[in-house]
Amino acid sequence: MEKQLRRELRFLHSGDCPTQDSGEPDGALDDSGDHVKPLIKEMDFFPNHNQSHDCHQGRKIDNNNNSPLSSLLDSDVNIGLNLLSSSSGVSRIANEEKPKAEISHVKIALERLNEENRRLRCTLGQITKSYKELQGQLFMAVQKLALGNKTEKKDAVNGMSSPIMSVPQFMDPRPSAALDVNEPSASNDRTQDLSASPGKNMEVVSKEGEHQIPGKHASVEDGSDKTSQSWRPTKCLKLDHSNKEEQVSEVPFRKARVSIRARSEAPLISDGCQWRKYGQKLAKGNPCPRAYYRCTMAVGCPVRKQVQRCAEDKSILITTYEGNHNHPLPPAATALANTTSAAAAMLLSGSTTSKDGLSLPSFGYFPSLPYASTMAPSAAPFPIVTLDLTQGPNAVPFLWPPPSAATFPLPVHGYPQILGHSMLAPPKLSAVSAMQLWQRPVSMVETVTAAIASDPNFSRALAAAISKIIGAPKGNNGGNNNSSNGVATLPGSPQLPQSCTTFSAN
DNA sequence: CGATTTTGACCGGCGC
DNA sequence: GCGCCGGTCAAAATCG
Repeated sequence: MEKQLRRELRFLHSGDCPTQDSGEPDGALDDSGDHVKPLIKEMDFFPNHNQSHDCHQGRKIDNNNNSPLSSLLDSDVNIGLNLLSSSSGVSRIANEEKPKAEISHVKIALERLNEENRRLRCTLGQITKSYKELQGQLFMAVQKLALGNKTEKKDAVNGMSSPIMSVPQFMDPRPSAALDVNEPSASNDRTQDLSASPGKNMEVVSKEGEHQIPGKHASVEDGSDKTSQSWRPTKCLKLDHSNKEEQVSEVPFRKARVSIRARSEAPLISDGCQWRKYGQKLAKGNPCPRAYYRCTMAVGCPVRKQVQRCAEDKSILITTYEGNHNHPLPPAATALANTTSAAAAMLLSGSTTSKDGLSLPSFGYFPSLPYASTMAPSAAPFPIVTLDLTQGPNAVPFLWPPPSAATFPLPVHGYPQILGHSMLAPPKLSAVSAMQLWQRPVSMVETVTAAIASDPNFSRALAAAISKIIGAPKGNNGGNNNSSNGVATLPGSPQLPQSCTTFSAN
């Protein structure tokens, strides 16, 4: 029993508190200085249960296992159970052979370990709290900027025909009104979450409803989610519009678009999905034609995208996504879906918004570009969020564009290989994700946390912070390819365990 | 031969 | 009411 106990104690120290015995060889148990070690020494004084066993067997086990955490865990779990069960059943023998002092020492040691665990937990909680506070501050700052953008933009675009949507228009706290663009991995949860507030958003008057894919509104209702995800031809759309009931219910759900600006020589960025071109138009104000694609990965997938080159800088490819995939996405596409979903949800949730899809170029990193109107037709006031991938990789994180810019640096690490060519994706946590995490209801947390967790800088920073507290990080990249739930993973970047990404949902 | 692209026509919303 | 414009359709053309 003592040996087993020693193993447990050792495991707790080596596994849970790496700082205290990290670097120490097998003799750590015998070394003094740790508050538990005296106990272990004391335990060595009573090797009377199994004489055949070496008093260092605990270490032997560790060595033999070579620290595979799983096997250690298994053995230790059993040990713990034995310890507990033996306390009642074998206590008679123990009472005979061991002085009570030893038992009390063991108990003390256990208490100390428990206390240490509590401390670690508390520290982790404080980190979490601090992180959330920072998120809040960031959001407030971003919100401030957004408000500033709106006012300045109003002044700046005085002569433009298309009015800029005011922030309050998008500051709709109702969860049901915000989620039109989603991604498959999160859509289920979202639908469940949103189903709790049906019809609350009826008063939202937006022209987008008329442009929406039929049944879009149903995405908030569990049973009709299928309908919402399935794309139907325009003819059906017309029929649907003749149906007053549906028309009314469609109105509230705004359709956000996510525009991605990226430098690419290719005519089309490969985002992991299969697209079929169904039209091409020469849009006004831009000599480059705009191509219309729809997703063909699944029958009835409502997702569409527009691809157009920037009029001023032909090397910039502007891809605008619209709608939600109703099918599983390949890993390459999942990252993009996560990011665009988060961005769209952020947009719809009332953060920095712009109906003008290219407003950033006009006001931000690409000043004085005259083609803003090409993507912001007055007849289609879709809220559009622009994710700018054209910035250099050395861009300072959270260096926001001047007031009235409505574009967000896209946190799409790994995009270079996804999108190919010279797409520069600064690996940084975008305000999209941050604000999203801050503001969105739980239903979007998955998407947002995925976007955040997939950010290498964030992961690295958090891992470093945790490591600093609980000790040197062990090899952590063992099979963390966690893309099953839509969480984009970056090879080589420490991924947060699921538990770490979910605590932010509180 | 099926899938995809091209391209002209059509539709609906919006501004004047 | 008319014209403009974005978005979509669908037949023809093209591709693999």
